[in-house]
Parts: sequence; C-alpha cells; structure tokens
Amino acid sequence: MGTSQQQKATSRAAIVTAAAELFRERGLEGVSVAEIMDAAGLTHGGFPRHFPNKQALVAEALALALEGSGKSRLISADGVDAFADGYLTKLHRDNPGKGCVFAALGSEVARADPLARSVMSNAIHRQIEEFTVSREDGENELDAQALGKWATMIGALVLARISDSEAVSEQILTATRTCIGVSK
Amino acid sequence: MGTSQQQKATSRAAIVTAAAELFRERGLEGVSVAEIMDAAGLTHGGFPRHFPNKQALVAEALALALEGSGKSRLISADGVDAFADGYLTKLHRDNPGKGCVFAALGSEVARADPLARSVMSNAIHRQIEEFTVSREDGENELDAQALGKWATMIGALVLARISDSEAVSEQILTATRTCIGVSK
DNA sequence: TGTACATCAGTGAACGCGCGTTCACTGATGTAC
DNA sequence: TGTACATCAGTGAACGCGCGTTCACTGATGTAC
Repeated sequence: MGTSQQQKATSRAAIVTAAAELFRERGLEGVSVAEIMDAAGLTHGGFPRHFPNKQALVAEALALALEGSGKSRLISADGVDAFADGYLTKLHRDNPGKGCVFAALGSEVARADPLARSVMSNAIHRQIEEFTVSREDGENELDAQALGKWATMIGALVLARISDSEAVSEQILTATRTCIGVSK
Repeated sequence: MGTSQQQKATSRAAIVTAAAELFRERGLEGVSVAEIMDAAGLTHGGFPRHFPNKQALVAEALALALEGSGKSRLISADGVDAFADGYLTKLHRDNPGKGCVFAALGSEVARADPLARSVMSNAIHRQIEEFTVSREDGENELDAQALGKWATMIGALVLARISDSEAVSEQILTATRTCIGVSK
C-alpha cells in the first residue's frame, strides 16, 4: 500500500490532531499509541514512519493543543475577562479534549519528560510576556492581576472537573466568575 | 514470618503513608505497587493482605494526603491569606510529595476512577462548606473571594511547577502572592 | 511519452518489558484445651 | 501454666496482559532513463 507524500502529511496531521484531543481527554499515560493511530484511521505499525517514539508525539501534540487550531491562544492583558467568560463554562468543563491544556494536563506535565515539559513551559513564558507591559519610565512590569486571573481560571476548572456533584461544580464556576469579575 | 496484629497495622500505615507521598511526587500511574511496598519496607507479595487492589490504596492514600498528618487541612474563610503565604513558596513548589493534593494530582484525578475521584470531590465539598457563611438574614452565602483565592493558589502552583525557568517560576509565585494580597 | 525500478507509507505479526495480581509456602502469633 | 494447633502477615516466584517498539512484507508513488 504505497502512499503519496501529500497523503503522508495528511496522515501525520491526523495523528497529531487525534493525539492532542485524546491526551487532553485521558492523560498522556492514559492513551496508547495504538489508540491514537486507530483514531487517526491507521494501524499502529505505521507509527515509526512519523515519529521516533511516543515522547516525540506527545511534545508535538502538546504544541498543537497549546497554539490552538490556527489562531494564537495568547490572552491579552486587557482581554482576560472576556477570555474567562468563555473559559469558566460547563461547555469547557465537559470538553477537555478541545480545551485548555493546563487544566487538562497541568499536574501531569509538571512531572513529564523534559521535552514535553519545555513545550508547556515555553507557552507559559510567552503568555507571561503577553501580560508584561512597558511602563512610562521604560521599565517592564508584569500585570499581576491578569496573571492571577489566569491562574484562577485554571485552578477553578480543575476543581470543577474533579467534583462529582453537579451543584458543587457549578458553584465553583459561578463563584469564580464573580470573583474574577465576569459580568454574567 | 508471622507478624502480630499490631505490626500489621504499622505496615498498613507505612504503605498508605508511602503511597500518599509517592503518588503526589510521580502521579497515580507513575508509581507501581511494588515501589510503594518497597518504600514501606515490604515486598510486593504482601500487598493483597492489606488492600484488594491498587485502586483501593489510591483512595486511601488520597484521603490521608487530603486530611494531612493529623490536623485538618481545611482553610477558614478569613485564614486564606495566611494559608496562601505558606502555599505559594519555593519550598512547597519543590516538595509536591508533602504538599497540596489538588496541585499535584488535580488534572489526573479528574479522569481517575469514581472512587478516587469521590474522595477528592468530597474534600472539595468540605472546603466549600468551610467557605460558606451564614448571613444575617439566615441565608447561606459562599465567600467567592476565598474560593477564588484557593483556585488561584492551585493554578499558580501548577504553572510554577511546569515552568523549567527558575526566573519565570518565581515570577509566577511572587506575582500571585501580590495578586492575592499576601504581604511580603 | 513509456518503461523499469527504487522508495517508503502503511500493514499485521511479533518482541521484550513492566505492570497488577495470584499463589504455594514460611514461621511467628495467639487461641483452644 | 503448658502444649498443640489453626491463623495469617509477609516472602518470592509466577501468571496474564497491555504497552511501546520492531520488523518482514505489500504495493502505489514517483524518479531515472
């Protein structure tokens, strides 16, 4: 079964896309290479034609998940509240596969291999730079409020996902919305 | 090698204690039963004399880690800032095995089996009740600020642990301290 | 434009390996008499 | 108080099983001539 180079690129994209979703849904160790290949419409034997090992796929899948599908996921300092409005929702809570990587895999990646961790670390670095503004006197200053709200969102979503009581879970989301300052 | 019932209780406590620390350090799936038994000074074959399976140990280890060693880990609504003062530190960041379960295992437990998840869920429920105060008119009201700060701490610690840049990691801790309102 | 051939994406079987779990066995415990 | 015996915590070997990875094989691709 020969395949064109164009088809190879398509297959590779399908693998990374499937991995980015499955990893967020079930964890880095909770999804096997075979399952990812199957979700991409392939058999597991073809895996090494695209990646040297699972670790490499993890790094690439995280990178894809972090940058979102096309548009940049960076949050601007004065757009935090608008971002939180879409973030602290039942829709996001119930669809980790399409949602925030930090909330879905945060505690796991902190222990992951250096490659995967550095991908996430770099994304944090970029986000913090986005929160850092130049002051009048030329010095750079981090918008602590913006960073704080970002951390709040992540922590709140993790808690809301752990809770097996719908009432408590909603309470976490709504109270945090109030706390951050999202209108509704 | 017979052993008294007192020694059995000691062994069991050693297993749960070792598990509570190792799970927080390396994740629920990142530690084997054999490693835990070894850390407790036993061989893995004795495991079923104490627990029917790994799942049961996970639940008990989480319960131990959540209630802390003796004293209750519940944070009072007006003691949040004092709690955050000890929480958002390098010491805590670098010692997940002795620290907050939500920051260490949060995203993993959200996907774990119902038993482990319910242990964490109940702890969240208790903490939220602790944050809920009776108003003058008899209605109960959740202290959204306190809950928000709790979520902020957890999210910030997760981010600080992911970052592989010491400078950025410290920036996250200090900025979040400022944001929450911890003095120093 | 044809033709012959090297490449290699993808298949499906197979490989170690580590895991959770099981089990025959041991010997000190602690009860029954 | 002694003695005989059942219990069972703990040992170390063994068990399937699923995992990441490897490999011989296939056939369409796409290049060389």
